[in-house]
Amino acid sequence: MITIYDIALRAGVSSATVSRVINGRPDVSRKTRAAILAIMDELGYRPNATARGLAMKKSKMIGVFIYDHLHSGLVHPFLQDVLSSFQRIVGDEGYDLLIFTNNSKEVQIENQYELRARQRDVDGILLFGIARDDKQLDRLVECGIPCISIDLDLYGPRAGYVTSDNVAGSTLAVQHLHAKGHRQIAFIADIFNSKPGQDRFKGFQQAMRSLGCTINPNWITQADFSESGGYDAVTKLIASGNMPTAIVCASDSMAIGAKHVLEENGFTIGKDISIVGYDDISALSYIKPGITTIKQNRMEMGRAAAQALLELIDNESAVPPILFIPPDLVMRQSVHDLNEFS
Amino acid sequence: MITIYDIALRAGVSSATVSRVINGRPDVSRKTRAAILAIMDELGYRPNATARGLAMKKSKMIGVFIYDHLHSGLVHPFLQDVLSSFQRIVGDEGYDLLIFTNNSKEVQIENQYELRARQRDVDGILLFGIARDDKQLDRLVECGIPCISIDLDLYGPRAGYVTSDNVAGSTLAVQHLHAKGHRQIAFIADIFNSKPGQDRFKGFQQAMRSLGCTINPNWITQADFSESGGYDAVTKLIASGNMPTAIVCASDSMAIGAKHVLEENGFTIGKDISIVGYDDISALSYIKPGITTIKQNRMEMGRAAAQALLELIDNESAVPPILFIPPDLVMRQSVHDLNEFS
DNA sequence: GTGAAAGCGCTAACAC
DNA sequence: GTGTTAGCGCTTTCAC
Repeated sequence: MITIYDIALRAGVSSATVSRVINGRPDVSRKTRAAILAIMDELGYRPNATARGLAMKKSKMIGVFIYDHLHSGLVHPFLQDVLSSFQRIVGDEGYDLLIFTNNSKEVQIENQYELRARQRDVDGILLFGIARDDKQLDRLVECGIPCISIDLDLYGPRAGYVTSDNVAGSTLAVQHLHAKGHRQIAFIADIFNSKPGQDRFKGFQQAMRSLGCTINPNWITQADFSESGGYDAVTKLIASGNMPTAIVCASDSMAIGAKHVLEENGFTIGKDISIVGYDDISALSYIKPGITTIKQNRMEMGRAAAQALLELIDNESAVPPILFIPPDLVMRQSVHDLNEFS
Repeated sequence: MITIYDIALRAGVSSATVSRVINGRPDVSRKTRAAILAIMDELGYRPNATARGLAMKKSKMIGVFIYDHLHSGLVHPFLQDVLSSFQRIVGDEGYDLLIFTNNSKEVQIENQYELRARQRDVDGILLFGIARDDKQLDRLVECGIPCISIDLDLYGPRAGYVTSDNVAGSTLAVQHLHAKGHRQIAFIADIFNSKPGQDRFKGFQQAMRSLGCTINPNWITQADFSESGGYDAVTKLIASGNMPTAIVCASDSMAIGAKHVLEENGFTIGKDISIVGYDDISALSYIKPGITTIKQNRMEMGRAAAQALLELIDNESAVPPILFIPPDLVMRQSVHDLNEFS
């Protein structure tokens, strides 16, 4: 391994001077700087991050905790997109990502987050898919390491979060339907009462009210976010004999299930009945006719999280932000324009 | 920060003894070990990984290079599954993952992989989605850092790879069709000639030959792995007026496209014509009737990569393996059993 | 502008 | 069994 001393020797200077050059300090003469730079280049020198970390107590690494539960229909499918844009932003500032792994052998002691973050000297932390009732969070949040989480409300002196604006999302859905002439709208909610699920329902209610539409309690159902859940929910709706003109689903999977029953019962999607999903999962692009849906702005979430975290790291007195990222309406063919007949 | 000296002081021993305890050395008396352990526990002490890394020249980190190109229909969708099982295995051995970010500001100099790996002192490297014509690979492979890549043939004194056995995959598809009485089988190949694409075609050819089926050149087409590619390819097939009894597609997207044209032309999938896809993308589970496909064993790929890498790290003289992970046949409803009528 | 030297937290001979 | 000490590669005062 080639060190700072090798460079110093070749350049006929001390290691301190080389260090100054590495760190772009101004107090080095043009000549020596140029000479040192040339030698570093020639030898393909790279400062060792570990040694630097020890000396500076900074690692130029962002620690990432991902709670890797399968079947987390909501957050999991987006990890890749969010992380990809996050990585791009922090990468430009010289940070690499340290993904903390779960050691299944080790006892799950408390304060795991804080201890492991300290152990690796990470400069900041990104939390992803962490459950809100996680006991270990408290100490992490209070320990002073800059911290941003995705879709989890995290409050602390140096901790904030970014989330997709789920209220705005279903508002979009309702407004779109309303503009197309729909007034009788059903909603299939999340039976688990997850935060995003709650917010999506909240947005539906608010939007309906502010547009002057009455909410028919019989048209509010709950399902388990899955295809079969949506299938069953709409089965009951059909059995009730009292159909709305449109159905907003809290997830695309449920929308797909809804579509299946409806078609089996002779409804033509986008004509006899309208559907709006939520998430724009990849499967949706393969389904005919296309289902209109609400798409979370995943890239933007990653970008926002990265910038917020960088700000917290760079600026000791930055106030931790709470960021709501507005989603987009993706129009396909599942919404019928009732105005055509008015 | 609480250090080894704090522990030593409290325990009335030297830092060396504490270090011995940390590293589980046998040459410490039961009494002092217990005392030290108790104090470490009480103070919530965690050895600093950076300092350790500097002293031992090992970081207990696996470096991960992911080439994050969008539209890489083949490798990208599996990253999460593969990485998730990889992480679990190496995590149990105390390794965390260091994801190298792409600094868009920095000039893309040569040997980037090696330099960055050295800079961070990673103990081993996982490559994912890296293009095989990447110039920087050569030096990395020769520099002696243990290295395993996914779906990229990497050869070196300490470098091997794991890949899904694509030849075996399409062999599975053909054997299944053959068992169901099919002899006239078409194949939609990858127009880009990617390695997986080539192998899938190769497996098709071999299987057909060894089962004594003749390959009709008119039934071999190429498409761009996409839905529309499959659509167009089968459109031509139909236009030719000479239909096979089954179609094997080198990707699920193409299979879905094929299904669409076929249905539009009055064919009933799984009755008039049979289809087999490849990959088992998530969208497939939403499509009716279900398309039979070949599923890569993603978890197993991650597991195998992890174990191979750990072996290379632990055992100086381990020979770098090349591992083919056999995929599975996922049976749905798109294959017709011709034997029912014989 | 540049150098000498101490120190970051830990490991690993080598002594006793 | 345990302590002493010299690094690991870099940064950073403090002199000059």
